[in-house]
Parts: sequence; C-alpha cells; structure tokens
Amino acid sequence: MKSESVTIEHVAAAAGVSRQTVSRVINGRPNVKEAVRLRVQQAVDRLGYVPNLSARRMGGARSYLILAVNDRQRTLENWQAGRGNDWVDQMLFGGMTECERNNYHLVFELIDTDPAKAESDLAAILSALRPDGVILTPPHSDNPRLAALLDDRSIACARVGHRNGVGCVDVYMDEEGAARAATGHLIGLGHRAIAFVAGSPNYGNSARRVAGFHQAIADAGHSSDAGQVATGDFKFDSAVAAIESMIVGSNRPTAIIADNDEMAFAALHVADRHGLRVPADLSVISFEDTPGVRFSVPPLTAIRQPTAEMISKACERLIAISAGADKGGSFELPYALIERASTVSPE
Amino acid sequence: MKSESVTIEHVAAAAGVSRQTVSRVINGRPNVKEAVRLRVQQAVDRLGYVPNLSARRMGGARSYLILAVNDRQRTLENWQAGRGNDWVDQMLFGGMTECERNNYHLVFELIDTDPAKAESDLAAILSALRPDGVILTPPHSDNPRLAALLDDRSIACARVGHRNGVGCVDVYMDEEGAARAATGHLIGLGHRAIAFVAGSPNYGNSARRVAGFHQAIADAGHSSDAGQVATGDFKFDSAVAAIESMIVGSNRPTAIIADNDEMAFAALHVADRHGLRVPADLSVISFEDTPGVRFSVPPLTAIRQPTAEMISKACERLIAISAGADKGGSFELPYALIERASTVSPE
DNA sequence: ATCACGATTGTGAACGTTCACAACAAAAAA
DNA sequence: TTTTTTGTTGTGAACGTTCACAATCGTGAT
Repeated sequence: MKSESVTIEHVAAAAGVSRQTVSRVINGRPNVKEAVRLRVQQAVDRLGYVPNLSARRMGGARSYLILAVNDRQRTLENWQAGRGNDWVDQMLFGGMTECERNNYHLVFELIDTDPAKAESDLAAILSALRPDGVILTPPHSDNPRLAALLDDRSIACARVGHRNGVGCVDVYMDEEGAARAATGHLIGLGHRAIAFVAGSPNYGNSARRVAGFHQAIADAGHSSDAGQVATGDFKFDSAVAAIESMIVGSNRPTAIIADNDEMAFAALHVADRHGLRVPADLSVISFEDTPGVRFSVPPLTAIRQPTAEMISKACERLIAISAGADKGGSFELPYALIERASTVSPE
Repeated sequence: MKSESVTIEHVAAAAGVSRQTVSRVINGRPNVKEAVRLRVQQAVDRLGYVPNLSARRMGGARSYLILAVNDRQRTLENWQAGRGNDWVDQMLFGGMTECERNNYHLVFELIDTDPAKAESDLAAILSALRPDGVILTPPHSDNPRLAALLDDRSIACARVGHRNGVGCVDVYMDEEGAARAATGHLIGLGHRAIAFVAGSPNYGNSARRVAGFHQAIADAGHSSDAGQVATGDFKFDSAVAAIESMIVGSNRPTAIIADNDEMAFAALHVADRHGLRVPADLSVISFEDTPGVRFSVPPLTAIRQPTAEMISKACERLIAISAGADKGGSFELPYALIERASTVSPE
C-alpha cells in the first residue's frame, strides 16, 4: 500500500480547524489561541506532517532554500584531478549546519567562469529553484552583474571575500593581517631572510597577503630585501620553479610562506631535493590549512581560513533577511595561525 | 526596476500559442507541428524562460531533483575534525555532473546514524523536497527501512555499496577483488610477509577485503601465516597501535595494506619511528586514495575507489527511472590499483 | 445592555505548471 | 464525397500552500 503524503488539510481535519489556522501554527504566527495551537501541534507531530516546499513557494512564501554558488571550472578541475576540495567541504559544513538549524536546505551549484555565461547560468538556476538567498564565492563574489541580477530579482545576496557590504551581506577574513601574523611569527623566531611564494598577482587576496608580508617586515624594522617575493600559480610545479630560483641565490631564505598548501608541499619537495632539513634549515608556513598538512612530514604550520564560519555567517544573515531583516552588512571573521612542526628558529 | 520573472504564459503569448503547447515543447512531447515547435523554442530562448521547478512539481510532474543522503555523524565528524571528506567531494563530482547533463539538480542532505531516527529524518526531507530519486550511501544503504520508505512513496532508490539490485539500483565495486589485486601486487614484487590493517570487522566492505587478502595469499600457495591481519578502527591512533604490535614480532611484515589512507599514514609514521625506510624496508598500500596520498613521502600506492562513477551511474539510472525506465539493476564499477612510490620488492 | 474594537478563525483566490479531456484540423480510408 | 482515423491545439481543473479579506467571537468601555 503506497501511502498518500499528508497535507495541511489532513492536519486541519485531524485538529478540527481550517487550513489557514494550521498554516499559522506551523509558521509561528501570532493570534492563535494557545489551546488551538497545542491541538494543531499535536496533530502535526502525530501525522508527521512536513510542509511541501514546492507548494509553499507557490503560495508566494519563502522557498526555504539557500543557494551556494561556486566556480564550475575551478571546482571541476580540482575534482577531476582527484585533488580534494577542502573549500567545498568547509562550505557545505558551515552552510548545511546553519541551514539545518533553521529548517532551510542548502543547494550547491556551479556556474561558468566567464562573467556573461556566469550571469545566464545563475539566471537559469534562479528561475528553476527560486532560492531565498544566494552565496557568491570567489571569483564570482567580485562580479557586479551577479549582484545586480540578484538585486533585480529581489533575492538576498551574500559575497565571500568581498568587503563592500552595501546591498549584500559581505563576509571575509583579514588577509593582510593574517600575512602579517605569519610573517611576524617567523620574525619572532629569529628569521631574517623570509620568502613569500605568491599564488597569483591578479587574485585580490594574494595581493593583500603580499602587502601584509611587506608590512610585517617593515614593522620589524628590517630592510625590504629581507623579504623576497616569488610568484607561482598556486600549482605544485610553479612553486617548485619559484622556490628553486630563490634557494640557489646568495641570500638563501631560512623561511618560506606559501600562498596555499600545494605550494607549501612544493617547498618540502625542493628542500628535500637540496638536502635541506625542514624545519631545521628551512621553516615553512602555508596559507590554507587543508587536511593534508597535518599528515605531511613535518606537519605544517599554517594560517587557517574561517571558510565554514564565513558561509555559516552568510547563511544566518540570508535567512534573517528573508525573515525581514535588513539586507547588507559586512562581517570580518577571524583567521588562526596554527603552529605545527614546520617552523622553528633558524640555526 | 525589479523584473517580473517570465512564466510559461509569457512565452505562450510571445509565440502566439497556448500554455499547453509551450509545455509540450519544453518537455519534448510529440504531436507539435515543427513550425510551431520552432516558434516556441525561439520565444523560450529570447525570453530566457526556465520552468519553475516548484510549479512543475505541483503540477504532478517530476521535481527534477535527486537527493543524495549521507550519514550525519560520520560526515560532520570528518568536517569538524578539519579532516577532508573526499567521499563527499567525489560524490558531488559524479552526481552534479550527471545531473547537470540532464537538467536535474543534486541536493545533498544528512540523516541520523540511528536507523529509526534516520527514517524520520529521511521522511521529513522527502516531504519537504519531493525528489525524483534518492541515493543512499553506507551505512544507510544497508538499512531496509529506508528502502521500504522510498518504495512506499514510490520514489526511485539507489544504494551505494549494496549488491541486491531488486527494486533499487545498486552500485558497488568489487572489494574482494581489489584486495586480491593489492595483495597480488605485493606478492608479485616478492613479498612473503604481508600484513593487513583492517578498519572494522562489522563494516561489510572491510570484511570483504580481508577475505580477498586471505584468498590472494592462498592463491599464491603461501602458508596462511604469511598474511597477518590486525584490526583498527580507521583512525590514525588505532592503526599506530596495531602496526607497532606487528612490527616488533619475529615475523616482521615487509609490506602493509591499510584499509584507509589515515591508517596508511600511520604506517608511515610507525616506520619512521622504528627507523624503517619506506618503501625499502616496508612497502605500503592504502585502500582509499584520497588526494593527500600523492603528496606524502613517499606517495602511496593505493586502490582507487570509483566513488564519482558510482554516484554518476546511480544518478543516470534514477533519472532514467523517473523518465519511465524499470527500477532496479545492479552495477559493478571498476576499481584501480594506482602504483606510486611506496611499493617495491623487499630487499 | 450596547457598542466598538481587537483577537481569533475561516473562505476564496492565487501562484505556475501539468493532466485529462475536448475541440478542431488534416489526412487517410471508404 | 463522406466517413474514419490520426495529428494538433486549446481549456478547465488540480496540485498544496499562503495571502487578502471577511466573519465571528470576546472583552472592556460607554
């Protein structure tokens, strides 16, 4: 016997009230007599009634859906390469737990890298799903057309790694401060020659970190050539090349800060190849802290990004907005410097 | 100017036909004159019309949603610990790409470990979302109540790691064969004393692998004490203890097969502590192949599980079923033995 | 008692789609 | 030609919920 699904009418009949009263109860609306509210609530529990989201949405109410959008190329490339995608994991972690807390559902979708294609991709998903709020992640958080599209459709918007905060909820971390902290940590250990392996000059956060790096060196009163910067492209091979070129020079760095874990692993690899011990001869800090770094030899000191917290915050605000709160707002979430075995004082 | 969203009526008006004709065109139904079909299609494209899923669902049609269900405790624990979750990544990879190909959307949700709670969790999600198909992953793929619930609601069901195939689509890999392959690889290299570090005796796949391990040893004509088995719990510490106990014995293994990557890393750790070189003194194979293993020192030989492929296959079948195909079917997907630097002939 | 007002409850319409069926047109058969 | 069949198009109803508004019930003030 296939079971019919239980609708609001069934509950209404069971509780001896009208649809609308049941609706009021399940939505926590005021002006329902306590006795009635109780009776309805019991009927709901007894029948295991859960409102049908599609119907709710049709009724002109919220969809109880938050959409999280990632870049398709970047994400697929990571997956295809069998590389993990800690970003996605942490995003889901923060998003799903917060959504679940509010009886919302998180839907994760990919959109094209090309700005125009991204816009039509997003438009299609919006039309199909009608989410209450959308979370844009880099690089799409910097695409003004997407924010405009959402505004046009009156859908709440949150951007990760963007810092404006007008019209959209913006969540981000202090990249520059984190770079200062990482650099300061090495300086505090006594390092003088420190190298930064940057990911990409036209990736905003990378530039901010380089700025923080330079600033920390200046703050310590060291000459600017104490801090050399080499540029890779976030990939292993690019970092190997960048690091090799620095390590053979006369002013060999005693410490390296890498813009992500893969490049930090490259530092380990290069050190091994040149007979340098980590951390005795070369300290290494990474700027990503994916799970692998605690199993490497040695485990890496790293800046932990508050990915889950940023998404969680974004969800919280988006849900609040669809419940009537003001849109907009800017939230800086704290990074952490996790000290592991890859950083010690130079010999 | 906030834009109204474009509905099927707008398209109908633009093309000079009725709702229903537009509906027929977008659903690829027969019996529409070619000229009309073309005119409608153009209107759809021009207006950027995308059907509203909620309304579609309300109209009694498909929801174009596939639900993938994971275990809440296990998943959150991984995320919380900052461990990655390659399983989730690969699942999304396989699921999203296949869904996207068919204009479906993948929704990922967590349900409780406790079987009864799992059932009510799933029931609630089903009522809210009304997916066309559901993918159950271990340990929930073995819970008959969940399959029954889905059958009861006439929702197509796919199970990962289950092998029955009646009423549900089952996708799995040959765990026993994979264990035989891993063991055979080591035997082929000349190893005689091989150890298997099992994850958990009451985890079905773990038991199957142990069986395959023993069988490979028997097939090679070696005495059964050539293959010792120690049991951990998939965690680093448990494996350290298990491996230490074997390594100090008189019959020191020259190769270890670990039931997952974390325990394989433990083997690396123990070897290092006892002054054993990997792979010269100890070969190591893992049974998971998460991204980290290629960055470890040395990179690990591993059995790669076809996670993405299994989920992709499941989606494909589920979508076919909601388009009218028969439910059920059993699909074995191929594992792969990836040879890296952690396995060589014993000295 | 009567009135007015706020609190509580119920009713019809609407959301955007598909389904079932009716209407019409064209082609094939008589 | 007339009839039958087949193909094409349109119309009203339905899905399950919420919204807007109407109806009823109390309660305190007059």
